[in-house]
Amino acid sequence: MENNYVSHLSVDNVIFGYHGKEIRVLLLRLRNNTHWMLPGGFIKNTESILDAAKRVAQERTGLTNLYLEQFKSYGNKNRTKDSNFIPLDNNPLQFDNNTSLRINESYFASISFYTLTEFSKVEISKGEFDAEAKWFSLEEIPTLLFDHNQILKDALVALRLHVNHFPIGKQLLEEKFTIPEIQALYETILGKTLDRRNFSKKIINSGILNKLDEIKKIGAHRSPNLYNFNEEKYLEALKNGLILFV
Amino acid sequence: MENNYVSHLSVDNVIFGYHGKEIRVLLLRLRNNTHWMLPGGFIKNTESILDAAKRVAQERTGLTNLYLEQFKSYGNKNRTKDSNFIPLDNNPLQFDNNTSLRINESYFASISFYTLTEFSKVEISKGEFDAEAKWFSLEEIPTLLFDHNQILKDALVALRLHVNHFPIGKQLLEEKFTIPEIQALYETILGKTLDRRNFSKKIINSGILNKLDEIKKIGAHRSPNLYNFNEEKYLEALKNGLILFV
DNA sequence: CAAATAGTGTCTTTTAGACATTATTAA
DNA sequence: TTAATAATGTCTAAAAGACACTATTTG
Repeated sequence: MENNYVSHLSVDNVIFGYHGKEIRVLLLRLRNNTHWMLPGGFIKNTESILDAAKRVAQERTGLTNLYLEQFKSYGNKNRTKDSNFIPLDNNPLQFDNNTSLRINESYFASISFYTLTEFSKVEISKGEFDAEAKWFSLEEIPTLLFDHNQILKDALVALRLHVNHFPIGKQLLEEKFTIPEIQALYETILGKTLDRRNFSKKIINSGILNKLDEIKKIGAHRSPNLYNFNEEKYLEALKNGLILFV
Repeated sequence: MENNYVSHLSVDNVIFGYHGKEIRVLLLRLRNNTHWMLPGGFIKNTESILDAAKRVAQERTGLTNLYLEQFKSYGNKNRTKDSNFIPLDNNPLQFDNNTSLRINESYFASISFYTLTEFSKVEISKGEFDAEAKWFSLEEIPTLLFDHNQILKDALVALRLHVNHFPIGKQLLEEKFTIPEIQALYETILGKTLDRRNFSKKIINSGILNKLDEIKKIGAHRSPNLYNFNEEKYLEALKNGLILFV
């Protein structure tokens, strides 16, 4: 065993955050660097790829309990060569004593994951070697290091494809939520508006919601009814698929 | 550069073959081994992952021009430990002079691809270290080495998901084909029968076919009309998706 | 009562799905 | 003429999509 990490291999996480009617992406800026990047890291040779992705998310962003979904791997000779990348003197990517600045290895493959979380409810905490961690809206994504812009683009496609096939919301909405709230979630992710009446019909007919005997006070407006997810139906839809919007 | 191949990393190809009304998978048996495996190999540190997958397919099966689709990566400490695997004395997986029996490395990640081809029209030729290369029907898949049964299972799910979203046939049918032929293709891949009349309507309404002024002689039966793909519409459907069957 | 938002029903169009008869070919 | 296969149209049910009015809340 040469060291504790698997060489030539990393995981990168595209962490999408949802709140209000906005979707954002969590990016990091390494110390001394002007350019931003996806939170990524190496794989220990004792853990699975998925475990590595979870650990890396935790170490670099503080986020836990993410439902990471693998979508693609990237690899070619020069993908981690980038003149904008400024390595730190003291090996910023050194995660243990046996590991040197791995990113200078001649070949680097990244196994990439995406996830979707509620960004106002989670507290991000930058990792040891990061100068900054920040949520960016999709419109303000800067030029990222390496091929991370491409990875992010592919992740968004994968996310939207996923939403067309499976229910979402459990990790994104409050325990109890209103129909307008879950509609806003779908609209935000899909990037388009949906008819209120038709949305209602569909989501209610799908059976994944329980109508509660409660309303939510929203100020000087009619109070909307509260719903929660029908656990059983929701899990079933996760397994077998649920097509709400084509 | 330590050697010509990227350590800890391999590609595995799930090569589905279609012919008649059957779908098969191309498996290899390494010399001295009783168990079968997916055709896989290592990545040169000068090539992209996709290029590696193509080259590996060519070297180990003789197949070229495959449209390989990446679907998942697999990695954890013990995935290439398998008591059924019998390494050859003379390093069967040694692809060049600088590479040793890489599969004994402590950690191995596989980036997996699937493809679909016409198995009666392609000639397979086993690689240097393989005792046998053979098409297996899905019902007769034996216990494979490592986690290859799982990879194969996931590949089939990915393939069927793909077929639900995009047109297929260009690499699988003759240049000119009949409606019953393309229907058999869809039925085989989806693993279910489809109503002839409804299939006709859908595929023709989709616009991806050109009706030719020719028929195909099929013996003592009514001769079916021939069609080919409308290049433009087919490409557009590849880009934007085409949902024929949910 | 004004302003904001929630809730809901109907109509039309489109799509999906079930289903049976006629046409062609060659032995 | 028979056996095999191709081609095709109609009806019904379900789903998608467009669309507008009423209800509630608080200032």
